[in-house]
Amino acid sequence: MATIRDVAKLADVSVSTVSLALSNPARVSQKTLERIRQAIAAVGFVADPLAQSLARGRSRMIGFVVGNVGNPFFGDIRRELENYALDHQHFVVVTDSSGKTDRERAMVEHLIGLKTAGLALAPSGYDQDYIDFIAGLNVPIVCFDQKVAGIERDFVGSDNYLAGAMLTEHLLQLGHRRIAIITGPSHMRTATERYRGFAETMANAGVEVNPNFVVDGQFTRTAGYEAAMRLLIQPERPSAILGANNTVALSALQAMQELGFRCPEDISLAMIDNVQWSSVITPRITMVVQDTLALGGIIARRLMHRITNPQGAVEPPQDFVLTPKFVPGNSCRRI
Amino acid sequence: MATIRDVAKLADVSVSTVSLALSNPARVSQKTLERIRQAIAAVGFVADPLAQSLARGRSRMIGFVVGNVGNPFFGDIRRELENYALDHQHFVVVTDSSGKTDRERAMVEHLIGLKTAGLALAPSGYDQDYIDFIAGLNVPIVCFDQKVAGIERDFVGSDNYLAGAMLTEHLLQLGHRRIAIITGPSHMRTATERYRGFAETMANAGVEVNPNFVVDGQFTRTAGYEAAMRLLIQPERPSAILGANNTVALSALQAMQELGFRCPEDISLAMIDNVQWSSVITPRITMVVQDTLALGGIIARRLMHRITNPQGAVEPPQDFVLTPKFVPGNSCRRI
DNA sequence: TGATTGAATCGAACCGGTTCGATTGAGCCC
DNA sequence: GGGCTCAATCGAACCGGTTCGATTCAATCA
Repeated sequence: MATIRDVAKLADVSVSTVSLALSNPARVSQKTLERIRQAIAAVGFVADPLAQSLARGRSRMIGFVVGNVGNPFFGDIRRELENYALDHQHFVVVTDSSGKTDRERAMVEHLIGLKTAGLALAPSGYDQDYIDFIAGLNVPIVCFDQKVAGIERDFVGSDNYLAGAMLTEHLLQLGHRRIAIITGPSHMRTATERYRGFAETMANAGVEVNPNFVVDGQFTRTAGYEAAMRLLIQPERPSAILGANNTVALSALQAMQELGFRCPEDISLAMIDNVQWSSVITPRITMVVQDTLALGGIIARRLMHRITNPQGAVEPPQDFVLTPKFVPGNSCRRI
Repeated sequence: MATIRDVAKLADVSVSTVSLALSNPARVSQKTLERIRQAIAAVGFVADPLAQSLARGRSRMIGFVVGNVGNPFFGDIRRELENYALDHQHFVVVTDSSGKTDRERAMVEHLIGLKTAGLALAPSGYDQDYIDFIAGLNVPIVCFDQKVAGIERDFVGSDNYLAGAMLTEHLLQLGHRRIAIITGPSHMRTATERYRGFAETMANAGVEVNPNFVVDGQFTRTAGYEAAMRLLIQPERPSAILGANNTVALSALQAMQELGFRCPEDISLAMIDNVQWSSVITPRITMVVQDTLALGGIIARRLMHRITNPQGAVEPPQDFVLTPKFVPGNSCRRI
């Protein structure tokens, strides 16, 4: 590997001049610049990013930290961020915490150690320790998906209250009254907001919610399946189930299929968030989806803005909340 | 941030002794070691990974390079690799090339610049230039998924010939003769092997393949959909369709649904590779799946072996080919 | 003509570690 | 007591860049 000193020797200038020519060509004379250019080409010089980062105290990498890269929601956002970052000479490295807070924290620490220019973070933690940790980081950070109380950073996400309310209203319009909901973990803002959208819409319509119809699916497959089973074995079954995310909703569909319930003839189903291949799942589930491309675009621009603009770093944090979209399927019948 | 010099000063030893104490405690006296330990705790010293990598010429990071992290196949493998790597004090960074060879190459170059300890690579390129590039890298690399002719590296994958043959044999057993296949790109070994498994099994059974029944789905959604449509509008339709990967198979299912064909009553369907939520797709597709956990485990162990064992680096490359598993569904009927 | 200015370039310190040959000194042998 | 060995520690060079104050020198001005 050729180093900057090889270039300097060949071009017969000092090392610092080569460095200057690379970072600020205008400050070097035409003649010298040309000699340096030729020397660089001759020895095949490429600056070592590690050495650059060490000296500068900052790299051109952006850390993307999520709980599950396999989730198409995060995948779309990653793609948007990456495209934008590449256009601005930045490079995205992805880390996956598998939803574990301690692992996420270790990964963020590692990324900070790598002197990443900025972080796009879908936080999974929520305790004070974690919040203090994030607050203490001196790097541009844009949080997304989960709004965590106490983290004073830019946030990009969807209106989860509205998402819950939209589907609930839809089911009410179709004549449903015995509507059940499979919720997510109560420490997650997305889960509580979606539930609040459901509960308040029901209350506003004057429909009482059967306490047995609110079950916790933890946003996971196993808990969602179990929660659905609990709903389905009740003597007075719900006429419609609202899954607070894609995982619990599809777990419910699976449970229904296994017990021989037809959807939507026997029980209607609606869910929040899309899933890959939803178009070939029978029935096509009625859902409310987030605009992942728009979310990704905002995250990307906001983060790059903070990274590249000197004064961008000190701007006060801002929330960007997008309206989700209703996508009708044929999983909800009129009764 | 406290540096190693702060520690040295406080412990009243030289910087090199601190470094030695960290990397090889046995070579430092108990007394000194204790003083250094206390000093480290007192100033809150954490070694800067960047500086370490620069000085050592090698980091503790492992690069994971694939064309689509969102693909659950890659996701499972990533998880296995990550768990294993974390147990061995290594850290996985993921990059996604979106299937673009030039981008993949840029990412590999970047990872090399970061002095990654090793690479787990699902190659997407196949031209000579790319092969030479990979061959020229002086880092432990384990390739997986795609076996690329000319790349002399460890390879971990499944027996794709067998995968194609198994499903073809299954369809033949059920009485099908008019079997169509939606293939993948001809430059991909997985695609050609799967097709070969199909073609040879048909030939061995003495069943002639209608040339119109072999269509190219490029392993993508749009091309797969188009290919399926081409099959479905023929006057003499196939009685069964074999999708050479999950994407083209599900695209075919979608096309069938849209044209009003029932599966399996009108047309049977089988596919290679699983997909998330396959259990709630109606009908449950008969498929041959790869053992992603086993693949991931082998990749992880092989890579770490090469990284950590001094002589591991020079061992000749080896192929690990696993047998895929047949998973019956109800998408293929007897005729 | 001597002082001033500014563009071009340089040298040295620095980022924060690692590595290895050199040095010190205690313990052992003859 | 002199020579030898070996464990413990040190100093300096090094990894490959960046940065900034200092220097050089030609052009400009009073």
